[in-house]
Amino acid sequence: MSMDAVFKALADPSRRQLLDRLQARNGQTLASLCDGMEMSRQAVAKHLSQLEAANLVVVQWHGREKLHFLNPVPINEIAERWIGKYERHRVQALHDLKTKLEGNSDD
Amino acid sequence: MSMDAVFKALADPSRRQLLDRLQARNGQTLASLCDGMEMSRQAVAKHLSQLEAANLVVVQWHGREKLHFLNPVPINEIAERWIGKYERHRVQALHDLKTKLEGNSDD
DNA sequence: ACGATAGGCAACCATTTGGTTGCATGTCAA
DNA sequence: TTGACATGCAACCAAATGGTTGCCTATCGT
Repeated sequence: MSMDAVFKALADPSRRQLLDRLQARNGQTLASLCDGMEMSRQAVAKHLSQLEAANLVVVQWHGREKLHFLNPVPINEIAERWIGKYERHRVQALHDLKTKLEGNSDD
Repeated sequence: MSMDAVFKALADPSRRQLLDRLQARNGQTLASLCDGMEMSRQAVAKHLSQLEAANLVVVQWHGREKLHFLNPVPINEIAERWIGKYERHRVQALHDLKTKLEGNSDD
């Protein structure tokens, strides 16, 4: 729910890789997500639980199998609510940069 | 330059706050960025240097003053290259979620 | 020239983080 | 029912992280 959890979840390359793999094939089990990852099953499980906590991954139990699904909503919210805020001022910010950096030709 | 550095830089709330403050008023000094932050000057300086390393902040020396400018480019790249990738499959992913979660009405 | 101002560097510290191993639990299949 | 499979829980560990303090350097104003 909190945006901070989403940012922190996205900060780790292994977790982004897990999201990538879910995007490539949605609804994978923990075991399935493990192979190719150079770490123990428990390490992967910890990463997945952080992704769950950030609501980036949603889970569906099916017997003894835990299927993991990518939830694109939080990423979309970051795009719209956070990045959008910077996007609005992007041209002005770039202008500031150019002005300040080019203004002093003696550096 | 690396996208990982950008993600990690964005993972800390204090650093996001610094970006917010630069967005509100671009080209501030370290001292100026310090007040309101509940930490030492050195702590803020460390955060700023991480933002610099991620190229999210660009710096311009002016005498003894170091002016900090927001660089919107890396955020924009994340929006386009990374979030865009998920955006493309967003409808499908949401469909997957709905299907799987609604399909089992007995949970 | 000198004090005050703006910032940098380095050592140190506590907590968090990413990982491990060992063991326990629940479910499927023969 | 029994063994194998899929996962969870907890203790533990090393390294990274976010913060501190103390001191040093450089520049501005008087």
